[in-house]
Amino acid sequence: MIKISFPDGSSRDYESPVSGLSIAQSISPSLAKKCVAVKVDGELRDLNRPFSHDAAVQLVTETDPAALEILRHSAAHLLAEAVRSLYPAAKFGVGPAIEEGFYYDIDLGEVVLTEGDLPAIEKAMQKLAAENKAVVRREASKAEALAIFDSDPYKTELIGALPEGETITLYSQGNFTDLCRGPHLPSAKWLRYFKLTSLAGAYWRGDSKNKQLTRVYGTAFYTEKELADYLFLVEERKKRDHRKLGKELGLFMLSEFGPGFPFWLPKGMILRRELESFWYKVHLKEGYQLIQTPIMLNKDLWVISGHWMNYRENMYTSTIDDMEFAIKPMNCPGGMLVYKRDIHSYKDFPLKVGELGLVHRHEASGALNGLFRVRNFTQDDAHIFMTEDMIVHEIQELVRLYEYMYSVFGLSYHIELSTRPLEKYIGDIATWDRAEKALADALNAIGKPFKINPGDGAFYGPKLDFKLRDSMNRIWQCGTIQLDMNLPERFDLTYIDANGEKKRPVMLHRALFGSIERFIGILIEHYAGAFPTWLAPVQVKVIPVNNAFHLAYGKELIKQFIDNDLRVEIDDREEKLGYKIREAQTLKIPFQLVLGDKEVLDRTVTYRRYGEQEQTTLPIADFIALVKSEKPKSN
RNA sequence: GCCGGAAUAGCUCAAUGGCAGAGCAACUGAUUUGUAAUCAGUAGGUUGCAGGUUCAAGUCCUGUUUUCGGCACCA
Repeated sequence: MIKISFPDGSSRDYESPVSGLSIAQSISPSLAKKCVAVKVDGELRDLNRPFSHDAAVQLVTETDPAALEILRHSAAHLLAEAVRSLYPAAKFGVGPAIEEGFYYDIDLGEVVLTEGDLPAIEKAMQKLAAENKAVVRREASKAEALAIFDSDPYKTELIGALPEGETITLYSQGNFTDLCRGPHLPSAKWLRYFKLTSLAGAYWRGDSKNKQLTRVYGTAFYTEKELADYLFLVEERKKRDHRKLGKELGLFMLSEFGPGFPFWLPKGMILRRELESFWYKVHLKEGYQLIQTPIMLNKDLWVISGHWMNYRENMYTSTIDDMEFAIKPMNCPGGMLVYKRDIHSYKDFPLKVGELGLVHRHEASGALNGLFRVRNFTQDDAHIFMTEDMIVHEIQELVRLYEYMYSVFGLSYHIELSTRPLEKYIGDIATWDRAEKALADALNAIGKPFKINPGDGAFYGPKLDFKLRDSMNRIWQCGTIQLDMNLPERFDLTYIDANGEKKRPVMLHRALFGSIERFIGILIEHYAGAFPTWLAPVQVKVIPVNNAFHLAYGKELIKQFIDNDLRVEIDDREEKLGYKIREAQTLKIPFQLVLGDKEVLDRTVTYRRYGEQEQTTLPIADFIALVKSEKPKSN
């Protein structure tokens, strides 16, 4: 007899051996039907895998988050089985579950798969799933596994990398067998609501030196409704795409004459300038000084900074009077020269110097993506010079500032600590270790959780990355705080300490939005183009009911609005009211004012907010005050 | 950069290898309108670019540029 305990604290005795399934059946047959896996002492296992020891058991049903991953993982196997049936020569790489579904990487040899082939594969999957073959787990030694997969070079490579003596598990459904850690669904009967979504190339083992395989993406759910909801969400995301909205709302454009170099249109320029003004205001209040450094500087400077050695392939260069120059990919070296202009005292610290600096980076052509990934962008940069013992406090101050700024936009984020790169880095390892520790200490001291991202630091120092999640559910790096003990050394920065001696300062590089361009792209999608009043390019649209009787009043109003710094447009076209209202709505203007006899007579305005039906009538001055009041809370 | 799609009017999209079209926007006129599209007319194009095949190319082929979905890289 063995003792099985359950999450609710109860326990029961069983005849050994048991399995998740037999336990579930002993409780209730209907429960057994809903179970897809089992957690034994916290370890996720196949439902029908027997065991014979006392254990804490948790049955995993369809609604458990772990169950979705299992479903998708099994869907990936089903995909592979279907592909093998249609393309017998296919060689398989890996096929994991991912956040929104699953994929399988496949080498199809000479065969080129297109999106048009997906329905046929999907159909084959459905047919195989309907056969409801049992999924069988078995264990094998390394030698056995190598023999089984001897015609699958990718699988043998994976098996070869496993440590000697490790038990290798295989899962079979029908005559299709895959190398897999598991667990899996007990059978394919659960696989009903899935869809193959897209196709892409992907490097074997994620390394661009390796061959590229064909990756088939799909998603799967337990219910038809969840699948439909997901597909609906994907459509909704497309509607929010900042490239589409940017075009429709006249915010920015891209030209094939300058791939990756965005053009700002008048409406986008207003949005951008509002955002920058806000940034300047907040930073002045936080005690920052502001500078601007040149776009282009002599190569010798980049040699000193280390960029020439470590960042050369991303830099644009040119020759001026027979001397080589580079367009800045970062603002820091220029900032260093500004620091060196003066002698600094410890009393000046922390010295916070900000710059909205336009940088250019030669990004890979395939990486370009609207405003999210461009070749020139404005970093909302700052360099903070200080003594080493000020680091922890300054980082805490920054985290507080970032938290405030993101909260203004209602954006959520998480922090990652990126450590020293394995190859390209400057300075000695002890200095790096100290810097990494300082960053971690600062976050720990204020209880901010963070994840470690090994080897992802900048070449000159470790960094904290602030990752924002956009409406497309993609994660974007925005804010960053980088601790640099190397550049001050390379530029021989000094300050005078309390004893009158020259000392070396440390420096933080930091950007809050990261890139103004990317941040605006995120905002466009976040707000779906319906910006808060303070950012909206046009805040108020004035619509006279009948130009003959109401236009004069409208013109009088917009003069008053403009005098009060409201951004306003008047629609004086000879169109029906409904037509003009529709347009104001599609342009997502926060306030639309309809002027008719009533308003002219009472000298009032009647407004309707974007997205609402309610109409409100106010005296002119009250309306102006209302619009002006819609500003971000202050820091 | 790599793999696979796509590129036609300002926008969204049609067009068996056989006369390049529609809707919206623009412009003109009529209509004078109270909360999401009034009616009629006009104009708009070297089908991304460069070659090729063909009696004939938006359509087929080659190259190239841009762009989309990923991969790799990254703010």
